[in-house]
Amino acid sequence: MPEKLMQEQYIHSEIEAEVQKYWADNKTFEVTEDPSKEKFYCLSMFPYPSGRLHMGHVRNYTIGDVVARFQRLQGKNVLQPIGWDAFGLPAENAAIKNATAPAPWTYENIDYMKNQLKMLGFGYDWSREIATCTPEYYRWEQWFFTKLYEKGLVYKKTSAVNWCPNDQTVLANEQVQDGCCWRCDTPVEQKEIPQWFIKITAYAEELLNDIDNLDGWPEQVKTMQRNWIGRSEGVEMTFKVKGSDDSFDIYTTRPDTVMGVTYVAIAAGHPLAEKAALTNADVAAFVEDCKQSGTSEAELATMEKRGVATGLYAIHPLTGEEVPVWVANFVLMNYGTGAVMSVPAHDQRDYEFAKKYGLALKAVIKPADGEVDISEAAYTEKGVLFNSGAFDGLDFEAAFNAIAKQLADEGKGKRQVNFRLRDWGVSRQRYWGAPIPMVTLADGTVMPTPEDQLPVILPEDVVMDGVQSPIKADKEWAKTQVNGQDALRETDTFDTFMESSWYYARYCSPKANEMLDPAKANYWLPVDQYIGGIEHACMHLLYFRFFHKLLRDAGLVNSNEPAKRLLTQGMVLADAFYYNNEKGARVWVSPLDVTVLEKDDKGRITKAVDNEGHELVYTGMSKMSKSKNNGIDPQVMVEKYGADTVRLFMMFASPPELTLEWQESGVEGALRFIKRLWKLAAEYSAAPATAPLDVASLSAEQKTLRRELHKTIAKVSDDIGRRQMFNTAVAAVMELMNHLQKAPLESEQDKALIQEALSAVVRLLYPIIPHVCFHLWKELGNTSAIEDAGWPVTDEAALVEDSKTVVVQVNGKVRAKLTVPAAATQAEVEAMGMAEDAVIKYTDGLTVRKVIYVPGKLLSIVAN
RNA sequence: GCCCGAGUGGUGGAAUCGGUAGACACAAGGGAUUUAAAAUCCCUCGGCGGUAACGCCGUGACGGUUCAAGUCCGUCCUCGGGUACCA
Repeated sequence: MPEKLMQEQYIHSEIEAEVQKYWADNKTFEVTEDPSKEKFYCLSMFPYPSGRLHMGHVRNYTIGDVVARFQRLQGKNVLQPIGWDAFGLPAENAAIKNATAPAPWTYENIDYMKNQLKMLGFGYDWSREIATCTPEYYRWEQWFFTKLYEKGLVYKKTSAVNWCPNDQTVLANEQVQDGCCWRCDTPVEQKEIPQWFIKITAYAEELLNDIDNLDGWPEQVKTMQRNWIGRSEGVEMTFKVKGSDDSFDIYTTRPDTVMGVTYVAIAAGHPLAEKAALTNADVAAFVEDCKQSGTSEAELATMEKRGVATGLYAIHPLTGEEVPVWVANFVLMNYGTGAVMSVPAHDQRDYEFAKKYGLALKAVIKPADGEVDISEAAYTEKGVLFNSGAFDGLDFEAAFNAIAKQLADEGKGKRQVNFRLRDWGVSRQRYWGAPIPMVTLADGTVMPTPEDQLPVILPEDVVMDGVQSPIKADKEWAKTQVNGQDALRETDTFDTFMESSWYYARYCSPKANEMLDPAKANYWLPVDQYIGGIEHACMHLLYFRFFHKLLRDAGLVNSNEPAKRLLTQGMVLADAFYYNNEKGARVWVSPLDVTVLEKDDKGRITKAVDNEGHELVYTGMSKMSKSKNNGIDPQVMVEKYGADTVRLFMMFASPPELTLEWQESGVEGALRFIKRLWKLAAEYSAAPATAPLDVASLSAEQKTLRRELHKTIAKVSDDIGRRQMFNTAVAAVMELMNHLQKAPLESEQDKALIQEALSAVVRLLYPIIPHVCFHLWKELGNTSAIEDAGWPVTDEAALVEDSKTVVVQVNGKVRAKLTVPAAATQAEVEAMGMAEDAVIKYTDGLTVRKVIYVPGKLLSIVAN
């Protein structure tokens, strides 16, 4: 029994601070390996410490916290860690802008954001916190890279980067805007520089095949990964260059069209193109021109398709015909062989290119039952060969086999499996990252940094000049001694995807004086639930899977995949408003500064004014962003409404995978609901039950209410545990609360029933609004903490219904509803249905042809 | 360009395996309470027609499968994510 009367008002600030202190003092969420308990590893993608938490973080971490607390109440040993993805480009930009260094900027952000996470009440094991920019973390990444090198999984090759010729610096794709440098607006060029690569393609087949075992991953993500890896079966063949010893390889997935080749196209970076450029000014100019662009796939794929003839001719490997060799900007050197065969009659891109440059077309495929028409467009379907000599009449598969065989027999080609996936380039010419642990000795030997010289420490006390990395600018930094020789360190740093590829494993033994402690890692891994944005579907989530296989093959973990279940959450949107200033430029105004709103009779915004009196244009909902100034600060919302309210709104407003629209009126609605729960608990605790619940003695109304309660327990358990539809879980509890509030609180059994219901509701909502539920759990007279309470159990007996509602359809339209005994047979329900006035009316004069009965639900009568 | 999603009342969304479209909220309107306001409580709330009973229409567009389609298939439109150096 509560010793004193419960406070009537819900005051979030008092409760939340008090409960958070309890969790911290009692180390409620610190865990160790316990073989006697089922483990559950719940992981949210760790944040980049950008300065302040944004709503996307809050959504991600609320979902994670709901799952973790739910599993905790299921009695599992739950690990929920957090850390910081602390290396990256924004720290360099901020350091330049604020005249500081990336390290202090980053550590200050971590401190600030850590407090914000605590304010939101997330149940993390803070003893496992890691920051990837510390040597204690990245030393093991450097060590592992040297092991990969020893295994032959690391190599160096030249590769193109975005180059600003004015700043003499490499630019990220993000720093290229409309083809120009974001700092100085100089047109960006491609530049080939030597870089380190990890052979992810050696694992392409396994990464692809194992997708089939990822039962707990969304189909959407699996499909994207399959397409990203892009396995194809085709034929590789060699074309000889007329009048020389040169030759080049091409790869095609359509060898059936090979008799229709009328030209071949090579990349500007192809050795043959470079050779032709030496003697052909047009080719030289074109090759140079092709460098005048960025390196992103979207840019390369959408630019105008252009080319130039090299004057060279290639010998068709089957016909011996001479076909012209063109250099084309759409052929990429870093994909495939850097050369393609062109069949304009059966490939739309080749078709347009041939039409543009007056190249020949030769149709060789036609539909099985007709003629082919290529007057308007290429015929790209698979069909039957013609115009193809000995191969005439063959279908795609037969032609594929016959042509592959002939090429192989003549030593001119072979069947080949290809992947779209490319090796992982991990070199970055930036400062704020883990130094790549490679050295070049005075004698030219390139080798990994010896283990006893690891970690290669990144100096933190630096000055950013805005252009060059401080460890490149300081010529002394690279100098070292290896094997008694002078040596130079690599000054490039790792791609930050390296750090985020193995942090999940480090959390299992965050302080180990080795990369990870296999016993601990194998207790916790694989991750049971991983949560993060869908934008990571291909890159991070593929590197993450790849690294796990590397860790496995190094004997550090014993599983094949890093995460059993994946949830990809949607973005957070908010209203966006702007006005045009005197210069006609758009000035975006924060939704929080919009003080006057007029709405039409449908509630749509028709007039908005900011607090300086500007009349605003309302542009609807868009992704919270700096550019539209529509970010809502989570901290402001937590201070105003409380963490529980913010969490409840986020979980209720939409299902986790869809976008979420931030609406403050919805937040107010969430607060109203918490107040209603509080009020009901206060009313009950003012006069609590003194007798136990006696199920057998309940009235019909009480039984109905109790059925609603147990239906809700079953639904919420399923919604959170299996479906991960937190919005419908909340809706179900709201519906139950609507019943409970209307229920009488007079007899002892009324009270006992409300006691049972409140005890369940508080635990059902605990994962979502833990502070308030922690508090109410005690108010309901429980002496132990809610974390140890266990999840409510559905009483199956309470769910049994005496009667059911059956819908009666005539020719697909609902015409009647029947209340039938739960045990009624089909014949009985049919008889009742046929006797309904509306059924008689709509079947009048017709013959019943068919009756379909879905037991206890639906009776469908077909008549004509 | 290519790959992957999404589109349902004024709004967010629900409908879980093809079986009553619109649960639960928000907004809006009306009422109660109040000196007044806030808060709270009650009622209405997809469209058209009808006093009503009820009828017809309705899930981005068009077509198809089915006794039955928001859900499955085909074509298209719009918006969003990714596109290998933002994380």
